[in-house]
Amino acid sequence: MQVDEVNLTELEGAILSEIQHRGHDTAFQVRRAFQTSPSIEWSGSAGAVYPAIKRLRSQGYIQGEPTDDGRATVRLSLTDTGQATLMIWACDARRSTSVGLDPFRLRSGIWGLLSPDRKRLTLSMAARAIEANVAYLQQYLPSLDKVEAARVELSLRIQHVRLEWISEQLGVADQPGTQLR
Amino acid sequence: MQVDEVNLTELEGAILSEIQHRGHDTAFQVRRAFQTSPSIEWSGSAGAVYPAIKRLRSQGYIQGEPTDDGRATVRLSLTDTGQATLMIWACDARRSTSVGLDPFRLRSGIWGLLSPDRKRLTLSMAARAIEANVAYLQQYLPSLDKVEAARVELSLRIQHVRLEWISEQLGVADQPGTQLR
DNA sequence: TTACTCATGTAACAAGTTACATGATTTA
DNA sequence: TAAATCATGTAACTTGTTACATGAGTAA
Repeated sequence: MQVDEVNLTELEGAILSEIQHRGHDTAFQVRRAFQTSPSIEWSGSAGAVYPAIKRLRSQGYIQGEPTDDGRATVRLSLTDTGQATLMIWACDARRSTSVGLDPFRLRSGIWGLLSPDRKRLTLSMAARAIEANVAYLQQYLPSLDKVEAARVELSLRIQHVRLEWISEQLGVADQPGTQLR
Repeated sequence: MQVDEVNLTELEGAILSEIQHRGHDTAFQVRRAFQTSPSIEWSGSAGAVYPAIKRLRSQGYIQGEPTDDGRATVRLSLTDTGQATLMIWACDARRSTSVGLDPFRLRSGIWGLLSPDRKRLTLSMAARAIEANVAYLQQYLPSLDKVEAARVELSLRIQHVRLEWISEQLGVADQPGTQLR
């Protein structure tokens, strides 16, 4: 029997990823990584992270050793089982290839019901927001390690697809000077 | 003062979209639309849809008139406020342009930590799953109205970006005969 | 010593999930 | 009339959110 699926939530998988990828982390460092990462969407809220880490520890995926900083800080690392589980989670093709919840795609159909003027305005504003996000991501990119860089690179490609789609919808795809890329 | 944000959940926005786009729907038809749509990711579970519709009715976004089929069936349509609210939700650039929760992107960084062999295997399996999904979506495409077609078209482009990225990772981008597209 | 940041955690709440209960109508 | 499907809804649970409580270390 071969196990190729495992029931970790996406957040639990992301937590294991973060700890594995840094080697070790305290719970607070995991939180801060989520709060500051340009490519991870969770808020890194204490009410999500601490209970998730508790679950992962009680399931034997994470082990913790106390530190000597005088606080209750615990240095977390993955057990062998945790590493194996993380990889099963990461390699689950059924889950990784699903298109996911995409707020842009969800709204794209509705934009077709707008008046031409309002549609043009909406898509222009969306394009400006995307361009701002692209600039923000590009500024981060050089400072990132390869794990984060892969995620940001894919974010940039998604945003590029959206910009191209908007440009086609606005009917300016064939006007020189407004070409994307 | 101009209102350009509104606190509907993504599911609530999707429910308003569905009713507006068909003209009217019963709660059951909304559920079935979610269950069968190739582009919407929710399960269409009764425990999510019925309470969400109740909320939307109590907030005055949806109105219902009884039908004469002898059941408790109610024909739902959007109020004027509901239509305005839907459009505010749809045009919210901050939300529509966020990259969203993408299971592929989340895992992409971790795949870089795999052994070359396992990475190759994982990416190949992912590519096969994506190709199957692309075939499935393409088969649906001709039968869809323009609202659903826009969403499916964007799904196809996302999947294409993933296939291209995988192909680059596998280092076969320059081998003739294995080109994607 | 006051304020800020580091650090862990809980409480109340929000909004999904699956599974079940209920009953009407249609089809075999 | 038995089974399948249509249709609505609730219950228990899961897992996120924000806001708060608590306390140690550090810098003004």
